[in-house]
Amino acid sequence: MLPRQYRLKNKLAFNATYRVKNSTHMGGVTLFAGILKKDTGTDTRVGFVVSKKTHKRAVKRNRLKRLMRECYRLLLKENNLGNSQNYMSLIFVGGENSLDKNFAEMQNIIKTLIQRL
RNA sequence: UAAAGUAAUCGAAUAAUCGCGCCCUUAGGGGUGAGGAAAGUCCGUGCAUUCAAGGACAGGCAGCCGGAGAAACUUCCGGACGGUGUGAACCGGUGGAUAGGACCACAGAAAUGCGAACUGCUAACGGCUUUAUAAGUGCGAGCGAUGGUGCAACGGCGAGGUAAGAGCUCACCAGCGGUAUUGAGAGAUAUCGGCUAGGCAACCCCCUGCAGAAUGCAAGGUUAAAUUGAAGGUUAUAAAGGCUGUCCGCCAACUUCAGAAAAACCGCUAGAGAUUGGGAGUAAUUCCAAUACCAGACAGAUGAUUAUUUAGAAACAGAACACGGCUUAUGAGUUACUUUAUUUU
RNA sequence: UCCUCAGUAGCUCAAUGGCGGAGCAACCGGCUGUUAACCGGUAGGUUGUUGGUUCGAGUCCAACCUGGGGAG
Repeated sequence: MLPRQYRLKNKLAFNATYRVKNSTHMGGVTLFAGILKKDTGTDTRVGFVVSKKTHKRAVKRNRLKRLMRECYRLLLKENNLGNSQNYMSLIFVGGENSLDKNFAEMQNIIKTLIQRL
């Protein structure tokens, strides 16, 4: 779990991010990016989504969310996020293909996705 | 040794580094953090709100006996009866078919008040043939033994009996009712009686018992903000609306539609609770004592990596108000008791 | 989290407890110079799964599986 100031909170913010339609895709994970920041002082907020349609069991969905979150957290800690910090918000959506990935593969995917922005 | 049955247990451990929710804090830090099913949502309960003057009808659930807990149950324990299995054991929605109705396809004479009309049996009785007795004749009549049908044919089987037959009579068996003994009871055993009652209630129904109804924490409450519309319907005699599903009956001023807003706090976790020890009871369960406080989020915490170990690679699976059950999913093992088969002594 | 509905042929749907059917699609043949339309025929189903009640279950009962819809 990320500290609170990095989390994307309410439904309005999610819808706003989706509406920008700036997305890239890799290895079953889709990354949505929001609008560019006006004030550079605020932090970029991040959401992690795994739909119930992706897999029925809660354990597997939680596992995928935790993996994505952990990868992002480690990148944040190394301060290796590059251009992504210019956006207001990011959403990572896990799909069916990403369910069986291990930590190393996932880290590679997240890193590549962020560099593409 | 092999194959089975039942019950119980376990539900990974340790260390390092980087992290998250909640609580406390002297601001350094400290404490604590998923399950046996948290699941399915199949029953039940607490809790909350709304409704209910009252009446009638409809509808719902349960169904062998005794006990246990208790808020309650479609729960649990022990037994009875029936069924399955060589057996240990397992399974059972197990009141009533003489209160009544429906249904029982095809086949069959007939499927429930048996007019048997197919295949048949019978010359006792009446009729006919015959001079009469005798004999013949299945026309009337009697029969339901025999053959075939079907899941099922109004008891089964043997003997007597008869014109042929038939519980018509008898023995045994099954079923029904009474009596006696026994048991706490379901029931069991014995004996006597009349002489026959199909299946289906997991179709309607009858009997007995139980329950105010509806909605579910997105219940519901507090605070803050907001509280709009040239909109529609209505003033009682009507229509519409509300009161439990329907009806009777009752209520009396609001109601319908569209739009806006939707943030924080409470509810929220100390409990029909947990662990350990000792009694009572065949058991379900219960009594006493001690110990500690042990998740409470709101885009939603319990994770990642590395090393070591069991078994080089751990199943099923993630709390969202709480609890009691049921059902289903589940890796590798461990323990106890029991059965069957084979071999050896 | 809670409430609710459905599952039958490739698709859309029927079927009182008694032989599972219709339309479209598919395949074969005919008609036509050819295709479509039309005419004739054929095949295709463990009735979502597993048990139970019953002589007999798509239908009745129970448990599960899968999919859909709704709730401030």
